[in-house]
Amino acid sequence: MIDEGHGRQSRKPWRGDLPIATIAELAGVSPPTVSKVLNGRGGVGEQTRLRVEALLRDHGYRRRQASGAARCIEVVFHQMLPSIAMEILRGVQEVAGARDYTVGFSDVRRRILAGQQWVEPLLMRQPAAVITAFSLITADDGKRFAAGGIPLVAIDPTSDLSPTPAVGANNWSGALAATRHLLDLGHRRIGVITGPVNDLSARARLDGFRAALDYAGVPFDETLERRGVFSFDDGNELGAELLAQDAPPSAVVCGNDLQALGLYTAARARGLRIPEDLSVTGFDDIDHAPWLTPPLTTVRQPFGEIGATAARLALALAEGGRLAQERYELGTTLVVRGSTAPPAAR
Amino acid sequence: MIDEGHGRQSRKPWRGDLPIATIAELAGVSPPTVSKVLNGRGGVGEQTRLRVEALLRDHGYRRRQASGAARCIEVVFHQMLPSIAMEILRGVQEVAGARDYTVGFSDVRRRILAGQQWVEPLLMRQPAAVITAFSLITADDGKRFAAGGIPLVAIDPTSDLSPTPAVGANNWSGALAATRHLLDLGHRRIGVITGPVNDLSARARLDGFRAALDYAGVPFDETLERRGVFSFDDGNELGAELLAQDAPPSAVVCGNDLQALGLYTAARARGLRIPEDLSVTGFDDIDHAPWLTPPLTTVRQPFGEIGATAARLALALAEGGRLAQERYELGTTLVVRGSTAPPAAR
DNA sequence: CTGAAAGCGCTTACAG
DNA sequence: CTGAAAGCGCTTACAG
Repeated sequence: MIDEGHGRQSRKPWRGDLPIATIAELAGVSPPTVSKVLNGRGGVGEQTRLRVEALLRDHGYRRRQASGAARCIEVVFHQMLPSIAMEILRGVQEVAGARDYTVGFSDVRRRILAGQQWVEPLLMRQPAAVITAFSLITADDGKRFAAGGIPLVAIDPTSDLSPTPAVGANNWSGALAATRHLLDLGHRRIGVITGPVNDLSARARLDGFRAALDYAGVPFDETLERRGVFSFDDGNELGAELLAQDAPPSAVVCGNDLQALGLYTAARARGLRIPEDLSVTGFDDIDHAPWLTPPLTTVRQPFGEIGATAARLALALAEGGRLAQERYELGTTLVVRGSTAPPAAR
Repeated sequence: MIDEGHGRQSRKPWRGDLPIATIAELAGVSPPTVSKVLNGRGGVGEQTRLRVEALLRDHGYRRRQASGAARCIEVVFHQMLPSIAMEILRGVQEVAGARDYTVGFSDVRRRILAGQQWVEPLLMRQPAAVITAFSLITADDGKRFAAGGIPLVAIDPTSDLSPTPAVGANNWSGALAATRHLLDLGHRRIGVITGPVNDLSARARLDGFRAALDYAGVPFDETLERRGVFSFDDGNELGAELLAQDAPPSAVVCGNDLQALGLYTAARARGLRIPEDLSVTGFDDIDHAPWLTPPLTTVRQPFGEIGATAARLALALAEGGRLAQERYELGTTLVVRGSTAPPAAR
């Protein structure tokens, strides 16, 4: 996987996956003719040129790099949960490595906190493409990349910045599935802790939650909704609020796994057992989720696949291609573990 | 379209500012010899190699990648916990980024599982230096890097491969501190779950644990030791064994946080409360440690600083420097949280 | 426009 | 360890 295409022992001295002599044979012309096409020289008939160009492209011959441009895709993070960032990076690397691109990593949190530029230094390094895995991109940033001629792909952007291709997970269906799972178990008083609802993803999850209740004919009780910022403290503090109510929920849908972790703590502080007294669902499926006590029922985001998809788009753009669509949404999966169970009989 | 913009410029087909035939003449050797040096192959005398290398450098031959020599440090992982890998990467990036180097990432687990080469593809990309963050490096691998002229720095290598500079944490003192903390709380029956003891780090931790007992005059009970492989299952299964004994330990020192996580599960399965009935310490301080219920008392490895140090060494080597020492050991810190308490009165 | 032939720079296989 | 010779992939110069 990673880097395949490198497995061969001896490096082939040609640029594509076939020598030009073979390309020539396939095109029914002589090697010199292919050479002329490859180097943009004149003296080749229009039909011949088109035929040869198609073959060259099919066999991995790309326009030669502008001098100084690196065969590198840079992935930019901003304060992302390390385990998630890593999974994304891995997905990017799988795709990029196979095509002989290096994957660059940087975290711009400090730069941004310090009020520094983060776009310029990136453009200066002349990567083949940039993937951002955080939400703070402004339309202005997008323009800078465009001006620098460097393709940009955004993973899970906060807002809808039309010109930048985006990759994310289907948050709405994920939250719908988690909520349905709780409804199926028999829960009727279901709380929800959301992320910042002007985030696209947080909003989509909240909407999925509400839709599930609607479909099931369960009225939505506003006193069971709390808004946080996708943090552990949300789960702990807002969770404690929910549990302290006169009619507390028997289950809570959390906006992400970190909030669920916080809710574990809040529940324990009240002497509630999970899942016997309280069912909890998360969102993300961070790597430790199966190892929590109890293991967390959550909605898996396919971060590796998200990274891989972003890399495919980025490479396509870097090599002069166009995209079929501007927004790619990958499926989420409900992973049922030990933190959900039927509500206690009352 | 392919290769546009190169038609007019008559590009010389060689990489430096003189063809290798001329370099050969200047060095008083034959072209094949220069070719061998250029490609890091064997079969060239030491004197000859040095003379040719100097000439190549003088005439603009950067190992491969003529233009824009890859200002890139590549970090190679192998099945490392994502959150740890990310912290290391961040440390590397901080140092490398400040010097305008890109940080490349790759994970060679699948390659190795598939029995493929992982060194060659890396050498092919000609990074300025390589940092390995896993243990499987053989002396042979080290030689390959040396032959390719690419500096190599190892993070936490399993074995003592003398020629490769290594960076790690002080595992012995860390385990000593954790064990002392439990002794200070009043524990006397302290169990231990170790990693594979032919790992340098696992062995050092076990030794630190034993040293603390010795200093405190507490005899070491072999029935309280279990050996695992640094996994969650170790903590769960070996932990269950320990707890099932007639005289179970009142505290357990785990070889890493993952094992501690497993032990949480094993304790819960027996109805034991942490820390009331059982104290647990981990090692690493993974990012979720403060968010577990209860928050985990553990020994923090300064992964960010380890990465940063490795990057400093790598850059020093890449720029032709020499190192003052071959092995760098950074300090660990005991972080006391909620999983340790005095033993229950009996 | 096209390609046989010659040429170029580098690498490989092998004999010394 | 070393290099003469053969080879390889591509390009160039030129004849048709």
